[in-house]
Amino acid sequence: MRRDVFQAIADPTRREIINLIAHKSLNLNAIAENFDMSRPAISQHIKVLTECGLVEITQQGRDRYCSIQFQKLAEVSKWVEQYRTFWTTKLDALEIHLSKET
Amino acid sequence: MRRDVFQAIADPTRREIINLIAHKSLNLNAIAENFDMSRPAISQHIKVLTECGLVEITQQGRDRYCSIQFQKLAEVSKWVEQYRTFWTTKLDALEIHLSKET
DNA sequence: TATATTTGTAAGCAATTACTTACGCAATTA
DNA sequence: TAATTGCGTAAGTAATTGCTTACAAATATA
Repeated sequence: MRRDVFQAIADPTRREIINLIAHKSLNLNAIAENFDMSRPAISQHIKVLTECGLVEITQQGRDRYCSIQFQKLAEVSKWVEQYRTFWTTKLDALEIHLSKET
Repeated sequence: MRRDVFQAIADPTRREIINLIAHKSLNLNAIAENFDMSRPAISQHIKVLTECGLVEITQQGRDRYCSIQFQKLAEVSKWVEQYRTFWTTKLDALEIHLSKET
């Protein structure tokens, strides 16, 4: 089974989970409250996120707090940023083009 | 059917296609040559990429040249970069911590 | 100790994905 | 005009995904 960051962030629910716990670690129930979907469904999404290293779980009594591992998000950043030169170059060219017109 | 950039880049073959045509527009067969997979399979991947706006096709005789639409990649960049402050803050904290140790 | 709370996991299911082969069509070349 | 080239698409298939309900286990509370 392929389990990488790109596949993990492909699902909109999982991106929302990431957004929720980016600011504050939450336990599973607290996360699930935000969705119109069963708790096991959220549990399975969390599993995908932990398996690819995007989320880490800290057990505290019966609660399991989920927090983001930002280094993993940096992997995505690194991939997309390698193309930044391409699109900024094009934008620069467009700006030059526009400035010549005025 | 959901068809967004995140879902499109989830597949490793599609990410490789993006990489191939980032530097130079290529027609479908030229792209397919790089993969150990049938031409229709590549055609279907290209379809996903065009449907979400990541790739644009320019017909030229019987060739169809594929080129990246970098603005779409910028969407991914924008999403991931919103979390940059979080991970850089953490790294800064780590650096401060390390510098105090020495 | 009995009960409530937080959670993981199994089984089942419909939809989607990532391929394949087979075909047809349009543009080029011989 | 006939053959070749570049391509899209349909149909079929096995695997995966994203859910559900049902259940069990462990911790906390009454």
